[in-house]
Amino acid sequence: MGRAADRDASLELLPGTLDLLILKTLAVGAEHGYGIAQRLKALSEDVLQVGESSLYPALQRLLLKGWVKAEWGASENNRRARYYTLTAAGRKQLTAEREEFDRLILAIHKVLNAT
Amino acid sequence: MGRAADRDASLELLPGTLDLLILKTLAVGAEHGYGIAQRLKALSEDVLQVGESSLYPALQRLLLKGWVKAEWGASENNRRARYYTLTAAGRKQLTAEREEFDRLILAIHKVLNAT
DNA sequence: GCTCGTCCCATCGACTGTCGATGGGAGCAT
DNA sequence: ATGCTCCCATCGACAGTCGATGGGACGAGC
Repeated sequence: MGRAADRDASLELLPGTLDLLILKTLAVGAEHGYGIAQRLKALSEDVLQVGESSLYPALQRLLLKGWVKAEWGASENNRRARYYTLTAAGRKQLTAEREEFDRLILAIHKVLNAT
Repeated sequence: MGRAADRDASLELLPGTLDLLILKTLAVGAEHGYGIAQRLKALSEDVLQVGESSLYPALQRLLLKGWVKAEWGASENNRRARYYTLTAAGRKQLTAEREEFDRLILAIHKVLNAT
């Protein structure tokens, strides 16, 4: 069990990317905060470690902008949980942010691979 | 004339990436602040627009950490200019940041391309 | 029936990094 | 002499993330 898994831990993500990652995660299906953090960690193979103190402010933002909506319910473990769902506007936003992200990454790569 | 060239302008880069971009730019050869900004703009085909007010604080940082050194000289246009050069430590740092960056981008892509 | 671990919510304060606005000086062309 | 481009730099505002912190409710084991 004690795998090399828990390496040095603590990896910050590029600021400004969190919204995009959350939107993408929710595009798969409704999920609660705690679950979003886990999905991100799992999908990124432990590279992305999003703390809940980063997550909740971000979710508030997304709620305010109308990109996600929230409703209380029960989790699989029968606990009180707030499920977040992508709205139509959120889906559009996801596409837009994704394009913008790709655009930036491409530009950065051009610089990074220059002679 | 009014070409599609000067599109909407104003494109912010991923915060935290600026240091890396500067280091990379200087790896090509010594350059002064103004020149760095131009190189970045050119190499990225106008996508990356680094303002000087972002650049100079960053350069101060790099100086303080000993990753670059600076010396006054004259520019090609015969103007007073401060030339920044990568130090040995800076070169190591560039490699490290590059790896870290790739690592993060890879992780983010995993999330973004998930089902 | 208690206790403890896990799940799940949320806020606050500190800090870092970027940007817009601003200011200035020195060369060169008209 | 006027003004344009080059090149320096700082300051204040602002956004976004993180660490620390706190709490409630379920389920398992004693």
